Amino acid sequence: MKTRPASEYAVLGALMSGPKHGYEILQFLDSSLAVTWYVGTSQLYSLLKRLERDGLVISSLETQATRPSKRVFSLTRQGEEAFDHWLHHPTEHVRDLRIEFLAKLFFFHRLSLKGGRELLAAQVEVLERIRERIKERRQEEKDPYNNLVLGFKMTTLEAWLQWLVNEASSFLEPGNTHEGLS
Amino acid sequence: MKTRPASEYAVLGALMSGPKHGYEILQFLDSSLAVTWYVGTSQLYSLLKRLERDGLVISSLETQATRPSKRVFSLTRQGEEAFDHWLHHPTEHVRDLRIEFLAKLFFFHRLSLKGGRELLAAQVEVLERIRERIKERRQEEKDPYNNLVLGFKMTTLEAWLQWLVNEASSFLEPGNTHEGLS
DNA sequence: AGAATCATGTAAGGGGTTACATGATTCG
DNA sequence: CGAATCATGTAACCCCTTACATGATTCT
Repeated sequence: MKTRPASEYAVLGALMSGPKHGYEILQFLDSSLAVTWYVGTSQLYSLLKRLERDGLVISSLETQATRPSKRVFSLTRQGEEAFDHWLHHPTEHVRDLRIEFLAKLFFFHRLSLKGGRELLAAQVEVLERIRERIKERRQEEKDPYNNLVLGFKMTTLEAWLQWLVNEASSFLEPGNTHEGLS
Repeated sequence: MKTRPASEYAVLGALMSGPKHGYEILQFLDSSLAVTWYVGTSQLYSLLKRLERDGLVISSLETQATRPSKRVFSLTRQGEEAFDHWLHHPTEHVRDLRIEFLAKLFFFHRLSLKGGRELLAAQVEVLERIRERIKERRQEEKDPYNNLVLGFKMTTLEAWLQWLVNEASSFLEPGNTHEGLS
C-alpha cells in the first residue's frame, strides 16, 4: 500500500465522522487540527478533486432551494481503508512525528478510536531502532560535521521518545498518570 | 531583504570558495553537506538558472578543446550579500533548525568564517523567546490536544537548546570544551 | 569492451501557496 | 446597510522529484 502525500489524510479523517461538504471540512480542520496541520481553502478543493479521482471519496450534489448547491463528500471503502492503514501505522521518518504523528493522536482522541496504545508502542519501537542505528554509525564517524549532525538527530530522538512515553501516553489514557506504581 | 527558498543557499555557499561549474557544485554538496541537505542533479541546474535570472550568480561558457564546454558560475556581489545575510542570521522558525541551521554551521566550519559564536548566541536567544511564549500560552490552554502539541514543541525546544549550548558550541570552538572554568 | 566518471540539461508531473472571482444569507 | 459567514472554486506561480536524453573520456 503506497503512502500518499500526508495532507490528504487530514481530509479523509475529517470525513470519518460522516459525510461533509467542503466548507464543513474546512471548519472541522480549522477548529482544532489547524495548529498542527493547516489546509487552506484552495488546497482543500484540489485535494478533494484528487481524492475523488483516486477513488477515496465520492461526492454527490445536493441541490438546495434558496442557496447554491453543496457538494457532499463521503469516504469510499477504499478511502476508509487508506485512512485506517495510515492511522494505525507509525511513521518511518523521525521528521514526520511533528505533523503526522500528532495528527494521528488527534484523530484517535477526536474519533474515540481504539488502538492508540498499540500505535504508540509501535512508534516507540521504530524510534528506538533508529536510535540504535545512529549510535552505531556515530562510533565509526570521524568527520566532525557528520558527527554533529548525528548528535542533533540523537538529541531529537531522545527528546521525542521521552515525550512519547510521558505526555503522549497520558494523553491517550487520561487518569493513568498516577496509577500502576507497583 | 526577502528570504529565498532555502536550498538556494546551499548552492550560493558552494560558490563562496570560488567559481565552479555545475558538476563541481554537485560534488561539493554531495561530498559533505548531502546528509543534511540533498540537492539532486536536475534540481541544481534549475536552481542555477533561477539564481542567474535573479542576479545572484553569473555564468560564463568555458570552451574546451576535447570536451563539451563547461558553464562556470560565480557569485555576484548581490549573491555574496544574500549568502552572508542568510549565514549570519538565526532562523525564525524552530523547524528550520534541522536543515538550515545545521547547514550554516557547516559553512562556518568549511569556509573557516568568523561569527559563528554570534550566530549561535542569536539563535539561542530566538529559541528562548519562543520558549517563553509557549510557556505563557500553555498556562491558558484548556484543550487537551492543543496542550499536547504545546508540550511537544516545548520538549523539542528544550532539547535543541541543550544541543546548541553543548554540542554545537564545541563544534565551533574545538578545544574550548574543558576550558574557562573560572 | 564495458563501467564509471565527467558534464549538461529537458519534460512531465506532483503538491503547495497566493491571488482572484463570485454570490447569497444572516447578523449587528 | 455593511460586515461576517456560508459556499465553491480557478489561475498562476513556485519549488521539488523522477524520468528521460546525450555524449565524451578514463579506468578496469
